[in-house]
Amino acid sequence: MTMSGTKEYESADREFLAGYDISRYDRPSIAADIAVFSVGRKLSEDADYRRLPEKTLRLLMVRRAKQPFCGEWALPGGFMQKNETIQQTARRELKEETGTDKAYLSLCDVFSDSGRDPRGWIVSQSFIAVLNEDDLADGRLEAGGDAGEAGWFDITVQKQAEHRREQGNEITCDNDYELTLVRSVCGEESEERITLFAVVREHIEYRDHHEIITYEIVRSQGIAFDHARIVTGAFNRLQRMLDSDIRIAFDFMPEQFTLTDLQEAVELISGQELIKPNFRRKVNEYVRETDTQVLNGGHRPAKAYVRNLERFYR
Amino acid sequence: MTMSGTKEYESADREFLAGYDISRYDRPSIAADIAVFSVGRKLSEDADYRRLPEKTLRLLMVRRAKQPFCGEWALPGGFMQKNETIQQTARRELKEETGTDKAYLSLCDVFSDSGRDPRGWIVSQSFIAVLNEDDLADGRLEAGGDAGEAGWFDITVQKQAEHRREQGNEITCDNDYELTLVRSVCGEESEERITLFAVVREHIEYRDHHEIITYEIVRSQGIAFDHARIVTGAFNRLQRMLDSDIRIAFDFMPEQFTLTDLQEAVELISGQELIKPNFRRKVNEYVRETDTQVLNGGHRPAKAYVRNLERFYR
DNA sequence: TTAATAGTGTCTCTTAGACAGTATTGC
DNA sequence: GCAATACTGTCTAAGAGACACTATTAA
Repeated sequence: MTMSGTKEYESADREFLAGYDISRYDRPSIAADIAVFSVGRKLSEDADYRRLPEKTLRLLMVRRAKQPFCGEWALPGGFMQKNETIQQTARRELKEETGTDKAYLSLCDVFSDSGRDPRGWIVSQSFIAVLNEDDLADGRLEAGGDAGEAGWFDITVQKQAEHRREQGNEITCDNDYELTLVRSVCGEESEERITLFAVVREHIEYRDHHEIITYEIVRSQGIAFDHARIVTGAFNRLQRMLDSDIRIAFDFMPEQFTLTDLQEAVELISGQELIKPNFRRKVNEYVRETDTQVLNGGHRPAKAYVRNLERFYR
Repeated sequence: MTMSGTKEYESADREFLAGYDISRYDRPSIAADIAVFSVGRKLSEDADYRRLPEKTLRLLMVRRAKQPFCGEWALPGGFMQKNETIQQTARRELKEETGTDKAYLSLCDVFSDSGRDPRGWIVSQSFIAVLNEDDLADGRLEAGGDAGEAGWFDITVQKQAEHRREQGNEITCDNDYELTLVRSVCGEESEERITLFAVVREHIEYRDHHEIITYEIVRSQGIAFDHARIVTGAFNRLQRMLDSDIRIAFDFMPEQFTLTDLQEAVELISGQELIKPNFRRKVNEYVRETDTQVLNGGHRPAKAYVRNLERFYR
């Protein structure tokens, strides 16, 4: 890790620091909680030999093997340790849980309400991670450490009600999101279908031309801590990120991919259907055609594409 | 503040929590550091009665009255206290320093390298705040608490060198930014011209199609802690925010403003000149004309505009 | 009148959206 | 041939960029 680069301290500073005891102050713990997204195929039984398997947006969750919320599902994550940055914490936990660190990872939000964690004063730095099926496949989900069982859930976030109140100069807007997580049964015969559910309220307050946004849990079933709101916030942010730069979609793709794969990933995140020729025109600058063909069923094979690095690294 | 909404704990949880002592673990302190931006007029002496005063982008800094870095300039900020969120910390400190809380405020980044603060393990949550001249004017800069003197600095961030190395699958890119802060002499006769200066290196690493960005201080003159890199990161982010949504520019404006004012704010942040008719077309949906006229000198008076709230609150 | 800013009209070029049409595969 | 996906061409509408032009003010 790079040094922060603060310069050497002057003698007055040194003197002061000798008498400075940071442990006098009350301090929180910091945890990194990671919303790991990926795109997976749905194993549908109605096998039309022609039709491509349906895709789903998936989120990685970990079953808690410890108190509190023992048995419920939580985001992968853990506490920041001394001598690491919170980004390193997130990467470490991500690798422990997924077996790979080939993932997009970026800061998302901070949750620091007192009372959000029954164990005490714990601040959660949330991250968004995106990884592709291939890197996951060889890493496999190794239930490392105290993590217990880990598994992918099909995630849907639906905006329900929107309540808006205007009071003179102040506008308040409550958006309710229904978060549903359904366990993706990954080829295992255990036919148990785990469903987690939550309602999260996004509270937007406009005052003096400025907005304050908070997330509040209305209902949460089977999801540990306040992770339902962290997930909802992460999903909303992922949508906005995709909106402002389509390149995040490529992080869901392995080295080689078809343009249909890429388009489906975008559609899953944005929740909107796109018109193929327009989509292809849009991503054209970011991809390079290969000679490889991908045969997928009783229809014309697709060309495999790779990233056009020139356009990514700029 | 809204509750985090975690549900009531089961009995197993209660039992566990009774024996749980969070103080066993080593914990950091968390501070909120706020990059407060605004747009101000430059008091130029060459008084052409016609010409509008030049505008500058300004950043609020606080002279440290305490060790460490006593006498140097730092971002306004302070430690998170129990029973407040980090966002509340930021708002509290902002109000202490500027006298107003009518400001845009949003999370920017986290800096958590061990060694970034000589006092010990201190994590900095950085925020971006934007406020307008009018709210500042009546709030005035009240040097509250342990803050010492506070003042506005004209800020310029210039990208210098860009060093790029490709090594097989890995691409490394170092961007050097020159940060210059010049004290805006706010009508006072004290003609001392304080100049702070730093070089911050943005280190971008592309590996496995994913990027890791870190900021490192190469040189820092008169700026406390690692705040030079926090400022550089905040400025870069402000630019990107403006790029993806022009509405952030309105936070620099008071209730009423002219379109030229707004355009100048955008130009200052983006560093690019814009063509007037195109700019007006772009912001047209966000503004409403008023009857008020603004007389500014020996030229045609400008119409005052207000925000078209319909387009902001959506 | 002059030199400054305020504001409008319009031409062009680029981009986004929609749709029609062709190509290729396994059965 | 059929039904699925893969891929291309083109028309149209909307938006971005550039520039020329008019309007209004204080000295």
